[in-house]
Amino acid sequence: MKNGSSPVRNARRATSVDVARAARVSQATVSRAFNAPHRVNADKRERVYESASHLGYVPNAIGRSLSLQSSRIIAVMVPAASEYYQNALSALARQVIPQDYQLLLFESFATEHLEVVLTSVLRYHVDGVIVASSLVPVVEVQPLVAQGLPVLMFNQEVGSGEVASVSVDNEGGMRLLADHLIETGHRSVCFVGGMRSARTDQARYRGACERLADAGVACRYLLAGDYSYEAGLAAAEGLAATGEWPEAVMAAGDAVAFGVMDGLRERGLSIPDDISVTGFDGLPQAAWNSYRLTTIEQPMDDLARLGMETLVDRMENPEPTTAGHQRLSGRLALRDTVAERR
Amino acid sequence: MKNGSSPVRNARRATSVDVARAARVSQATVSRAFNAPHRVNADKRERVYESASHLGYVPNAIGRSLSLQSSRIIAVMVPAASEYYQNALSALARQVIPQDYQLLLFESFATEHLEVVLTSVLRYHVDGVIVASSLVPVVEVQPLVAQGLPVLMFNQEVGSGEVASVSVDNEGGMRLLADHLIETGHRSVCFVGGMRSARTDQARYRGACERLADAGVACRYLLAGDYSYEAGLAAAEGLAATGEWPEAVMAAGDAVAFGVMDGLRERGLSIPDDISVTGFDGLPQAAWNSYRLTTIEQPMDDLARLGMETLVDRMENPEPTTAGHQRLSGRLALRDTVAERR
DNA sequence: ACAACCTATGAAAGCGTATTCATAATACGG
DNA sequence: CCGTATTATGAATACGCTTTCATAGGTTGT
Repeated sequence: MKNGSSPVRNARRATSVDVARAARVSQATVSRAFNAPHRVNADKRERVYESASHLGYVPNAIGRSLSLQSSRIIAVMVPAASEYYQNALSALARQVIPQDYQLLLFESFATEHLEVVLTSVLRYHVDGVIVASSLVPVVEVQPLVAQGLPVLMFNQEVGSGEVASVSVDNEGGMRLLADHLIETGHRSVCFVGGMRSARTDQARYRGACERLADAGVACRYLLAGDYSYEAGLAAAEGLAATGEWPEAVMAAGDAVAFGVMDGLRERGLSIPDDISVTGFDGLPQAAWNSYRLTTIEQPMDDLARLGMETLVDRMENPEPTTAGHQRLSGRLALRDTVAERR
Repeated sequence: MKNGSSPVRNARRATSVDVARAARVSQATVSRAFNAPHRVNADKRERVYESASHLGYVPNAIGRSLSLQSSRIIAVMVPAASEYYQNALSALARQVIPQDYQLLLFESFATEHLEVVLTSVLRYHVDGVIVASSLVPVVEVQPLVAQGLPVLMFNQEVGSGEVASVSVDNEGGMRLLADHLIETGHRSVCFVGGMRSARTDQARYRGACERLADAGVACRYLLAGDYSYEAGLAAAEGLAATGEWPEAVMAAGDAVAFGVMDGLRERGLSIPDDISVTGFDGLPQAAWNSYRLTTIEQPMDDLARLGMETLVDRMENPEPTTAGHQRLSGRLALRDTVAERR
């Protein structure tokens, strides 16, 4: 045992052996009293419970994990600074409680350290991994898959059957928005993408593009750089630099849309009278009065529930019963940032 | 071993015994090669590393924890849906990496289940606990303290020396804002509180009140209900109902301030021309163009670093060297929601 | 050259739990 | 009333690791 860093403070926490001694039964009986009560006589069971509560005994999950070869811990890799993924994490955390698992957090923003993070995940012998990050491509998590770890990609579509994934229907959602813009008579739009590399970005652009092209609406692509407000602000500046305004801006994410809106307003443009703006994701702020953004709302709770169920299924059954990728439809939230053009 | 839920999928993960066999050394030597390399001859060490990487061996943290009586895991209880605490969590997650600890997440919104959550924390034999939630009073975590677990209250001042805590200087920050309002000539203000029960709320109100009273400025209290945008919106409605507008509104939190601003604007008021508004916390949105909120910015990264250092100190040293409560000053961010009244 | 010391290493114990295996005790059917 | 099935229980083992203890081999000092 390492010397300096061991917690010397209090008396040792009570163990099942202590409880066994106090209740004058064997340690095995204590274990059974907690995990299979019906296999223990009522009188002894009561004695065990009494001794346990008297000693303040709480079963040690570490010992349990070692014995069971299963930690009931799920690792979640998430860029903790991103608003979207914060909400995702929140939804996942709520889902995990009824399933009686715990989430071990791995900040995955610094993708340079990905090696280290993955090793760390392996180290803790988690039962499963949720990768909630558009920055971590599926090939990077192969080391985990190779070790037989069930992996769920959250908000990323994955082709292979080995890795499970759930996401909103990005392409379909964007089609909904595009249709709405077409119906309301827009003749030119600019798609403001987040990051070229993000799979979601590509799908969203594809969805928008196809539909607009079919309707003969001009669509150009502008790269914001990432999915932040600041990037949206910069995109508005880039838009201004070109000298001609499109009739609508389709942002790849709500945060970008907020930046675009504020950037345009700063330049004296009125939304939606001068330019329509759409978003994607359904962040809480999209409903705020200052924005009232027309956007696609991701069904976060459903995604989290479905994702957890899928992962748990794969953790508990050798033969997974769920499909590789599962896609949920987003809801078109019509608010006040798209106007009729006639 | 439980039957249905054990992961049967792949071949067993390699253990130190496997590596030992492959490298033709004892298991103890493998352990030493990884934890005290200088205590192993160079040739054997190399053999161990080679066998390890060949077998894809990663030390099992569970076994290690059991042996070391220390899991290098920190539990963090956090209301995952709150914007402020999401940012706090993010900052803590970044701090934890250099310290080589991991965060085990416990959603603490549903305070009814607090019992269950605390037991769960105990179960995992974490080395320390961070309570980041204004809804969990310090008395509630006594069960943890009683077991000798180092506890850090994040964003909550604690009197007792047993429990460590870090927070921004709520009272001082609010005084800064009050002074600013006084200097700019405001003669009446309304403080919009979040929750009566929150300690931070009380401190902030006290800070505002004192200063305003000294300057002879009228200050009334309006309860929003919680720290959300919606509560702010409702507060604006409540304000309108009274029929007379104060010259300034001091919101107990930024989110509330955004709601108040949008609520006031909805009623045709201009900010800051008709009413000044201040916030507290320094959420990212406070810098957005639509709000440009004058507020107190919490030094999140410093708080997280200090908090982690304090907790780690208490985890690793029987005799903590740090004071009970540590308070950091917030920065007055002067933006565009306060006007001169002359 | 011999005692006194290091150093490198393996064997073994221990961390807390779940489970298998053996055994004793009980119930049951005829 | 005896043989068999069932149930309750304890002893022992395994899970993967770190660390202590013992030992063999090597080094240094005189």
